[in-house]
Amino acid sequence: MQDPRRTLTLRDVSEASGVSEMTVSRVLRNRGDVSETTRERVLEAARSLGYVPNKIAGALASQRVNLVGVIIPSLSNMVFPEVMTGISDVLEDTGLQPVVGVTNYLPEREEAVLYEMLSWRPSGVILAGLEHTEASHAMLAQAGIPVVEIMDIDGSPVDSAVGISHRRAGRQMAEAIIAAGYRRIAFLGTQMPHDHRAKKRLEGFEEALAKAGLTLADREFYSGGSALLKGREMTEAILRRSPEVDFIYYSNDMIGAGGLLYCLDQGIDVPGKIGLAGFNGVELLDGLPRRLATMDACRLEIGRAAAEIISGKRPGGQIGGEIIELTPTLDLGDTIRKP
Amino acid sequence: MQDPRRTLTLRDVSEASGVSEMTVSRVLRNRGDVSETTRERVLEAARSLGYVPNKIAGALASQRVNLVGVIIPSLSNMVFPEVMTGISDVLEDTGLQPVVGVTNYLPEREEAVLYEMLSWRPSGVILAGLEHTEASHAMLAQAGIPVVEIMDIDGSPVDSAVGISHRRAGRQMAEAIIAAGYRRIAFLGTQMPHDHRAKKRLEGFEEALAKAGLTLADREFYSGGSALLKGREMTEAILRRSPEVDFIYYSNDMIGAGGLLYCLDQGIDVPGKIGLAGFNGVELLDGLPRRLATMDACRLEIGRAAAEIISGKRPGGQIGGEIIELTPTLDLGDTIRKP
DNA sequence: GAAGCGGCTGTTAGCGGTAACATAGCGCGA
DNA sequence: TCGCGCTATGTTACCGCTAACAGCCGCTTC
Repeated sequence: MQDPRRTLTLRDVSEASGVSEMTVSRVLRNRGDVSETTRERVLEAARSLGYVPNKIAGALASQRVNLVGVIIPSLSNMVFPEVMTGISDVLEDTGLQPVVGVTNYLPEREEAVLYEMLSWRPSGVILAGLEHTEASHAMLAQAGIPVVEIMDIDGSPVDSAVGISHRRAGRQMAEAIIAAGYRRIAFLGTQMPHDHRAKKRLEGFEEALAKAGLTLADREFYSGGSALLKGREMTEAILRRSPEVDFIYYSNDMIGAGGLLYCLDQGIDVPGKIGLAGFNGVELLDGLPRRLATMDACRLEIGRAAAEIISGKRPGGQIGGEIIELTPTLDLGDTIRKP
Repeated sequence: MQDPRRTLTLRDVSEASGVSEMTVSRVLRNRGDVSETTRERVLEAARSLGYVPNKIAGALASQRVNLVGVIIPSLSNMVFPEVMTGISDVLEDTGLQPVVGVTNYLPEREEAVLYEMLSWRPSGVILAGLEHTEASHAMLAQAGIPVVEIMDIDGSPVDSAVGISHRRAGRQMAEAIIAAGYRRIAFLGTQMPHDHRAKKRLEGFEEALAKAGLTLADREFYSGGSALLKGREMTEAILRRSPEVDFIYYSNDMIGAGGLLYCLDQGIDVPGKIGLAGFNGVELLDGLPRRLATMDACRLEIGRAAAEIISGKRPGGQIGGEIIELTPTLDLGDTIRKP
C-alpha cells in the first residue's frame, strides 16, 4: 500500500495513471467523454491507491453540495425514524444525502443546528414544525435553497410544507369520542412547552368538546421517564382523582399503551367503562392485547413528499411554495365502544 | 435586507465593516488578537447581513473538519438512539459534530456510507461492530483518523473499540437460567444474517448450555414486522410446537415483551411454568405488567466512551488502539424464578 | 534616541477540486 | 489536399476561506 501519512489527492491518481487530473476527475464523476481504455486505467489506479475523493474541494469548486439537512426534535420516539425512512427512500436515487440534526424540542438548539447545517451549504433543508426563532426564520429565508417544513400545516410555512392538521386531528378524535357516547373526558399529555403539534391537537380537541357543550373533566401533563410507565402511573392518578372519567385521550400512543395496560391489569372494562385513544399509529401497538384507538400521522408519506419536493421530483414539477396536506385516518381500534 | 440572489461571503462582511477579510475571519472564529471595537463592528455587520460562514471553504483551507462520522445499523430499535445520546453529550462541548449514517445491517450499504463519509474528511469515525467488508477495512486503515468500533469487543478492531462481549453476555444469561432450574430452553431471535452481535450471544448461550449438558429445545427466527407482535406470534408457535419448553431466551427485549404479554394473556404462570429473558434493558420495559429479565448493553456508556476517544478526552490521554470492555449487568426481573 | 516588543491588521499563496475554454488528433467529404 | 467537425484530453482560473508571514504603530527599555 501507499504511504499512509499524506492523504491522497487527484494528483496522486493522475500520476499513477499517466493522465491529467482533469481526466481523472471526469472518470470518477462519469462526466464528459473519456475513452474506455483511459477510464479503466484511471479506475484501476484509484482503486489500488485506495483513493477517496475530497468532496470538500469538489463542493467548493462546483458550488454544489449533495447534502440535505433534516432537523427533527427527537429520535427516541418512534415517529421520526419513520419520517427518516421516507426521506431516505426517496433521496436514495437522487444522489442527495440526508444529514440529521436533533433539537430536543429546544428552539435555540434548532437555531444552532440550522446555522451549523447552512454553513455546509446544503441543497435543501427539511425541518419539523412551523414554529422557529426569528433568527432561524431569517436564515431560512436568506438561504436561497428549498425549505420544507414537515409534520404540521396549521400555520404559514417559509417555503413548502407537508403534514397534517393537528388541530383538525384533535377535533376529529373528539367528535368520534363524543359520538361513541363518552362524556367525561380527560386528557393526558407530555409537558413539552415546545411541542406545538401536541398543543394544537389538544386545542382542536377542546374546541370540538366545547362545540358539544363539554369541557375536559381532568387533565395531566408529565415529563421525562419511560412513556409506557408514565402512562400507567398518570392514568392511575387520574382515575383515582376523578373516578367519574369515562375517557382518556393521550397525546401519544406510548403513554396510551401504558394506560391501556394499566386498565387491563386492573380489570377495568375497556371500552365499556372507560375508553382510551392515543395518537400516531405506532407499529408497537400491534402487539398489545387490545388495539388502542389512534390516528396515524402519515409519517412515511410526509418524509417521502418532503424529499420529493427537495429533489424536484414532485409530480407537478413545482419549484417550491407547495403546501401538501395529508389526511390521517382514524382507527377506532378496540378501545372506543362502537356507537 | 440584502439582495438574496447571491450568497454572502467574507468579502461582503469585510466591505460592510471596513476591515480586511482576514480580520473578519479572525473575529468570527475568535482566533488571534482583534481589538474590541473592530470585533464589535464586524459582528454587527455580520449579524445585520445575516452572514453564515461557508465551512466548505473553511475546511478546505484549514484542512480541519469538525465532523465525526457515526455509522449504525438502524435507528428504529431503541438501542442506537441511546448510543447517539451518549455521543452527542460528550461531543457537545468539543466543537465536534456527529453525522449519522444508517446501514440497515447491510455490509455493502455500510461500505457505501463509509465511503461517502470519508469523502468529507471527518475528524473521526465511530461505527457499530467489528465485521466489515474488505474494502471498508482498507478505507478505515488508510483514512488516518481515529476509528472506534462500538458495541462489540469479540474480535479485533481496526483501531479502538468500546463495547461488551456478547458471547459472554449469552453465556452469563444461560448460566443464570440453568441455575434457576430451567432445563428445556428455547431461543427466539431475529433472522438477520448480519447481526453478528445477536449471533455471538446465541453462540455464547449455546456454549454454556453445552457445558451443562444441554442443547436448545427449540429455536425460531423471524424477520420483519412489529417486534412486539412477532414476539407474541412466535412464542405461541414455539409453545404449541414444543409444549415441554420451560424457558425462552429472546434476542431482544421487544420480542421478549411480546412473548411476555402473550404468556400473561394466556394465563401462563411466569416465571413458574415458563421463564423468559430478553436482551438490552430498554426503558420501555418499565411500563410492562411484569419486569422482563434482561441484560443491559451499556449503550449510553458506549456512546460516551467512543466520543471521548475520538475527541481525545480519554482520561489516560491515549492516542488510539484502545479497547474498552464494559460489563453489562444481569437483571433477573420477574420472569426468572429465584433459585 | 535606537532598538525591541507586543498588539493589531493586511498580504500572499494555497487547500483539492471543477467549469469553461483551448487544443490535439483523426476521419471524411469536397 | 484542405478544412471541417468530432472526440479525447489538457490548461487556466477560480470557488471562499485560512496559515503563515509581513508590516505598522505606539510604547518600553537601556
